[in-house]
Amino acid sequence: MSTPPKISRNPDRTRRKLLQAAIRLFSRHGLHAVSVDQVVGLARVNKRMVYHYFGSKDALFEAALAEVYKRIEAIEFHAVERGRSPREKLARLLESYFEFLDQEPEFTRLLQWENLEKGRHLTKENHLLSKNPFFERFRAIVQDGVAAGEFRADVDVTHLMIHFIGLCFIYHSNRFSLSQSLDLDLGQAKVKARGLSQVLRLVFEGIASPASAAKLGAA
Amino acid sequence: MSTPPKISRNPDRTRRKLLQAAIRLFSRHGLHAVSVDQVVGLARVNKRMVYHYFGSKDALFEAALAEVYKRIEAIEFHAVERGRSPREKLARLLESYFEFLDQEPEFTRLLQWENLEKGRHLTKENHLLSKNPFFERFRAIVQDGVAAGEFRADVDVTHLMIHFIGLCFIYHSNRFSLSQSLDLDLGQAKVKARGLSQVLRLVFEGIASPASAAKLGAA
DNA sequence: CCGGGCAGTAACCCACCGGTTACTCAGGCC
DNA sequence: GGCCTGAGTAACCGGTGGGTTACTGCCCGG
Repeated sequence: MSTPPKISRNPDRTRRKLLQAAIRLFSRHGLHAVSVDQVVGLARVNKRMVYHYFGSKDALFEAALAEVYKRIEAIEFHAVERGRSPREKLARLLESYFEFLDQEPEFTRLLQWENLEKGRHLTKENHLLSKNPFFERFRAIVQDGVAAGEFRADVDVTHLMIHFIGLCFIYHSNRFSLSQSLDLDLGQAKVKARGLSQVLRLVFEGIASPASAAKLGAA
Repeated sequence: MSTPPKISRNPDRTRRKLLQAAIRLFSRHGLHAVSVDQVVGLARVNKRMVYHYFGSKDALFEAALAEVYKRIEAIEFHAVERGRSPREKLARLLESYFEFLDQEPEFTRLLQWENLEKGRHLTKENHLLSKNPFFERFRAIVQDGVAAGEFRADVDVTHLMIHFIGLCFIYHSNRFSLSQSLDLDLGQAKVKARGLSQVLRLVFEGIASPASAAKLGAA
């Protein structure tokens, strides 16, 4: 074996365990509600190692954020390519993103904590600016759709992207207050499913070109 | 004078000062990043008073949340009634809400902290479930619009409300990560203004009935 | 086979945490 | 005018916070 199987000295493993514990705890409770002692307790690693590998609690949070952010790149967009038109492709892409947020609460929540901290940990040159496959596919598909006459020529792709992200995030970001105010549990699978279908409906009716809208209206 | 102007003993004033300081600090930094000492320091009040008036740090947070939540009720919706059609009224209402979020960051942020804490402080019987004028006007106007044939008969009012709130919130909740990823400062007034106009566009095209859509398309 | 750098440990630092004690005193009521 | 309740104060509590010190010993290059 290239790497020894059982070890008392294993830098990679220790680093990974710290990162994993940090992601879990910080995403659930936020940076300030979690102590370094709790992180190392969960990771079963000596406290000193946090400072050895990361330097500070803040830097550990930053590393955790960068780590979950990479998960976007792992979304499998192969279903998207099966769409036979820009409209179908966009629908698949949006479904993938909605699903992603739902299945990766560590990403969703960590990103929200970070935004509430005004992006303190992402202002530096970390990976968030690097090419995001979702953004790139989104832009390309919408442009194709406009070229094909399916979408309005005057759609603002950037704001449309923001809006779509907003339509997905709201089910998580304001889940508890909305659930209480509307007396409808947004955590239920069927509520989320209906939410997604209504989002798609709104978006597609909202950006359809007059010509394709007439077709949809007739159907 | 009914109330003496300078005082060493003034329950209302002390309570209000604590609440005000709590709202300011908790909305900016979150519950766990703010100490009771910081709150009483800003309020210039003795620490013991927090426990005298509220009982605990958590209860103080809860009171702060309830306080800002009441601000929704203070939104002036008079502009809404000037709309000459459901469509125009809805546009005014949406504008008011978007403005409200923008001008009341203490509300917006406190609500987000609370949702990340899974609604711990709003599960109890506080005012959040009580009638919310925005929700009520929204529902009524959409129903009028459907009856008047301006909006599709099959719009889901509840999800539409969620979606609209999501479209507004995203400009605040993910402001920093989106600004960095898109290389576009979402804090700028003109970006927000364009965002709002695009939101309205998306929503109205998205819920227009085929008949009224044809009219809009022709315009 | 041995020397040095790096992974890992235990114990410690002290400022500050949320919360409490024990107290003073202001002022409305009879 | 005395008294009782509640507003207000200062000092204090044990525990825990992020971060550090001083150390051990593994393992790889020579």
